[in-house]
Amino acid sequence: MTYRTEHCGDFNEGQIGTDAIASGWTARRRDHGGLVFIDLRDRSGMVQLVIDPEHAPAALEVAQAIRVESVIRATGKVVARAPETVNANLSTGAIEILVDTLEELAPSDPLPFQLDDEGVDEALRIRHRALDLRRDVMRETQYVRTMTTRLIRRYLEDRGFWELETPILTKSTPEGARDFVVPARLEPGSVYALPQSPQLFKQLFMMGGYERYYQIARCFRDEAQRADRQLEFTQLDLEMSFVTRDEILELTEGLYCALWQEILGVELPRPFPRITHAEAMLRFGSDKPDLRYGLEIADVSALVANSGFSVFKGAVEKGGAVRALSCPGAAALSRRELDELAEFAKEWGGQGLAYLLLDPSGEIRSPIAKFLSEDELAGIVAATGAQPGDAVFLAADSPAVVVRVLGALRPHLAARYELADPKAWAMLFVVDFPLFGYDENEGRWVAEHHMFTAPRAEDEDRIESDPGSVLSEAYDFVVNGSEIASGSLRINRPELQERVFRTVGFSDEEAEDRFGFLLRALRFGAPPHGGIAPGIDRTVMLLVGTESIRDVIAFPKIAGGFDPLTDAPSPATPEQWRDLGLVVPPPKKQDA
RNA sequence: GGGGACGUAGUUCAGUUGGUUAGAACGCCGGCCUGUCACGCCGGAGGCCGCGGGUUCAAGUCCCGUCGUUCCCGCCA
Repeated sequence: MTYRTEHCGDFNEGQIGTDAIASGWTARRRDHGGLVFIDLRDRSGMVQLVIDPEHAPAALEVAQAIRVESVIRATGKVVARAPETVNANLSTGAIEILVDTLEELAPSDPLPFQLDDEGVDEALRIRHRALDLRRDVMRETQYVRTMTTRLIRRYLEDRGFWELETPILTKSTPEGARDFVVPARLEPGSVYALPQSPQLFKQLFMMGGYERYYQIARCFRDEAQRADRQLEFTQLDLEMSFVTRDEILELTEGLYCALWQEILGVELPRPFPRITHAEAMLRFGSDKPDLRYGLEIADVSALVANSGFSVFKGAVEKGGAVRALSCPGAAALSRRELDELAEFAKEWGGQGLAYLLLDPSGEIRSPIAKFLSEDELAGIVAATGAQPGDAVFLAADSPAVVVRVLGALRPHLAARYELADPKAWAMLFVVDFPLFGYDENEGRWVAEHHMFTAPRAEDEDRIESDPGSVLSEAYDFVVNGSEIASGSLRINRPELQERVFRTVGFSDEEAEDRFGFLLRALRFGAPPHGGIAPGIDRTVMLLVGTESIRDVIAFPKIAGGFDPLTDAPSPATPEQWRDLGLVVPPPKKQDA
């Protein structure tokens, strides 16, 4: 007995006249009373079975009783289709299998949803994920995923990287995301944490002298989920010793060119642009700008510093900024739409949004035009590159608020006017991030990237005196406005690491308690090293063109971290609570 | 934690200014059908309109609450 002489999608004209055995799922059945057609599907594709009552009466009875998605096995012969019955939409459409025997290996119940239905409730799809995974789009996505990791491994192995493992049960660390915590049975009251990333372990590999490490690593962060964020996700984590920033960026660039070339057949132009964080914030209002469209922000503060419009003049006098961007075609916006944009600006912390509408004739319509001189108007138009038919939007406030408002407005307008070419790829590296940011809530400095990121050598002496001015060796890889990877050169001297710990408010005791294992290792000679960690899920999202991370994860969680497939998380038993030395908390809420 | 949208048959949806017995398509069940490929034709079953409360002579429809899903803000070194 054998289940198949060929996979469904691999039957071909060269096999006409040969015996065939095929197994798979009943994708569709077309019953003509006498004659029955079955589309038989497996991972490779589909082939049509024909059950002819005169040829195989027993098989006909089986065929007529089979429900869709049942698993069956057919024996027969590969035969050519009559020319008028060839199906050009099917790779196997020139042939079919004339069935001798048909056997139902495992029947299917009626389905909870149809596999070809669009927009089926996601919780239902995930609850029946084994069914959902049979859909072509899901299978293709998971195949892109396997191609991605396969190519990553080949690319990095070819360049001397070792694939090394790091612990899943590890130490809870301060800063960063909320840890997932695992109670330690053998040490009641103590916990392990699941890694937010293998960051420190990969650094220890470098200190161990292993030069080049990578891992397709699962990472865990107990934070709110988003369309592109999942409680557990997968990173390509890599680290290199005796390496410069540009060598890491070039490696990343080469990897993504190889991925796009091999999976999409797209040749990405090299090198990928590199802009500084400061420039990105100024020109695009974002540290992950989408460069598929313009809408570039222009600073017109100097132009309007003495204007008759008090809002502009006042903002500049108070040390603020007036910045503007022009949007193609937006001069036709209605009053209501303009009001909505002003409302949008307020939601992002602005006072409102000033605008100039450039009529097709070139004439400027604007409530604030009467406060501005001809020169000022012309200067704004020139600075933003606005053309007749465009609208110029202006925000005046503190620089931080202006960046925030226009940074939000830019993608908002791009979406509204469909300015991003859906087939375009805009890769870039953002470099020179600040080392520290000031946390207003906590009233202290915090690491912008993480605490192990090296400051630029030329800024090192200002760590204590002016932390906000210190730039770091951190960088991001951004594609189409989405942060795909983040990395940095790391600190490799213990005294520098201690200075950074102190700056973010750690006493020496706390630092030793939390990161003693790192400091201990640093004291025995750490090589200069650095790395980067591209998100595998987000990379696959780009490759298959989806907006939802749940589409690229085989078994994802939905809102609230709930898994409709397994119903996890589920209550622990009293025995489990007792073993862990924990008190049973009251239930959070009753079911509706 | 906050805001927006959504919740009607197994699935995807419609349901008028509140007004007879809540509809369609697909699926399911039964029947017919020998060249279909989203096969076709005939018939049938299937509804706590998410849940609770309120307004009203009358609620799928209006109001409040709640639960769930989703997108966003906060958060995500």
